[in-house]
Amino acid sequence: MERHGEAELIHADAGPVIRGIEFERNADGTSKGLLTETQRRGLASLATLVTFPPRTIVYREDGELSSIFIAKEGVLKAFRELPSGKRRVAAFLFPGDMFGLAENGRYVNTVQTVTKVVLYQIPSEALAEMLRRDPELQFQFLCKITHELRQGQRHAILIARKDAAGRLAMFLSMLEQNEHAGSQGGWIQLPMSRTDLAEYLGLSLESVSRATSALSRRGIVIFQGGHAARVIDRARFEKLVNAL
Amino acid sequence: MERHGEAELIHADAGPVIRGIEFERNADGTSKGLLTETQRRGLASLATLVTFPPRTIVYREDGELSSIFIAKEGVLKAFRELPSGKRRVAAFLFPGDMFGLAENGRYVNTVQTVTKVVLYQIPSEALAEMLRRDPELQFQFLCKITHELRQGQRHAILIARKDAAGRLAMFLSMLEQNEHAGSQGGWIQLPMSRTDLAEYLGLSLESVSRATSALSRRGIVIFQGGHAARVIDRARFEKLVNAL
DNA sequence: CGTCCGTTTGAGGATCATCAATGTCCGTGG
DNA sequence: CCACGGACATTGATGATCCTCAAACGGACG
Repeated sequence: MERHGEAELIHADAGPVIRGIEFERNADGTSKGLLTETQRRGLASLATLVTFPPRTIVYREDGELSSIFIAKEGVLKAFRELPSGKRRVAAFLFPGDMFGLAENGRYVNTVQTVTKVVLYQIPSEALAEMLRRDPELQFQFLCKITHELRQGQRHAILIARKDAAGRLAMFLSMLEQNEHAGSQGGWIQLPMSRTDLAEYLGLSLESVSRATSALSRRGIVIFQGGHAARVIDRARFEKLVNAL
Repeated sequence: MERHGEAELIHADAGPVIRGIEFERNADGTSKGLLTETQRRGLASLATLVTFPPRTIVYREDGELSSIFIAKEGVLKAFRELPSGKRRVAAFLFPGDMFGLAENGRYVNTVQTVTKVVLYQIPSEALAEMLRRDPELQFQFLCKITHELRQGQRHAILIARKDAAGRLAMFLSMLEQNEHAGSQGGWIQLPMSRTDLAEYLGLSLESVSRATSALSRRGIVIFQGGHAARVIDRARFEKLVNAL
């Protein structure tokens, strides 16, 4: 595993927060879905805090599994290299997202930073050990993975759309609903490049560009500096998102 | 939840087998990844064996979570209904596949049988309870879900292809590699209809038909009765599968 | 101020969706 | 036994959309 970023060891930290969703609720309606303070601390005791600059590979596909990561700050992308050399971005990763679960001891995606990131790095054996000892914690992981499974399915639905503008609108909508993607004051942050976007949406770079132009020209969304977007015609935006 | 099939209670059964993949291996190279006899029996004690005829809804999206299922025999499809009324098939389910994991207490997909099926039905509370008590078993579930996550990503890659014939070839290749999909003697079983296929591949029904014709005409695959396929030019088939 | 990288815009060709018609299989009923 | 009907699948023609190739544009940085 290559690592160009310097790693710093910090244990005096609030600890990892995993974006889990509840599998069920208690009778009183409170959620069982979040980590307890104890669990957070337990994870923190296993974790090393590492920092990577933008555009850095965290690990490569087929690389040997060594650690699991949880994003603390910043944005990353998980992608696969296709035989032709093209890339398909499977997911963008935001704070609270977990990644690095492998298959047959090897990572299946390559993960690269988009912005500067701070990650919790947890040795996989230690994590596996802890999960075996703490079923409740493991249950949260199960919920988390299940949620990612849904995300993947939504991604497939998005890609199945034929209209580029609709795909883009759907993606913006997903970002907007992700409270960790960093949309502020109605502005949706787009830290990734047009190429990253194209590889996620399954479009060519030019089509993405034309799609942004189209949304802009039709007065549905405005873009600023290429890395922020704002919905200005909510009704038509939602109509476009649901037009499939 | 509707149920048109008659349910039979059988406990004198080998018990559920979940297609899991190993998360890691023991030092001696043996797999930790499969259910122990004890775990199988434990699951079996919770499970009811139910049978459904073809084209039957097992549960609907947004339906209240009640049970988790594991396919024992037969093929099913999991899909979502889109606002336009179109459907997108998220996955086909084969023996050993688990389904019914919900979000916020509601199913996210509708699951319908394709052929006659036999399912293990496990009440979700009982299962959750058992998972909390048996971390090793839960670990297998975690592995299983992780594997399904990969499948979903592969699905997204498939759908991102522009050429219909390539998508179909890729799907056939996936079926071929799935030892539970029932390919025998080089013949790949296709129990689902062309419409099901189209909804999985993100194509129109007609395009699927044209894709099968193209593969047939080019001498790469032959189809029989519309529900079985056989690769006759392996080299060109693989080339097509990897041409993306 | 010039270069480099990322983005935008334009023109032409390829592919799929749609609409419509025809063809095939299979169970039903005369 | 054969004719009919319906569900499913195939084939054809047309239009819309995206991809590719290509060129121009813009900002960041030395």
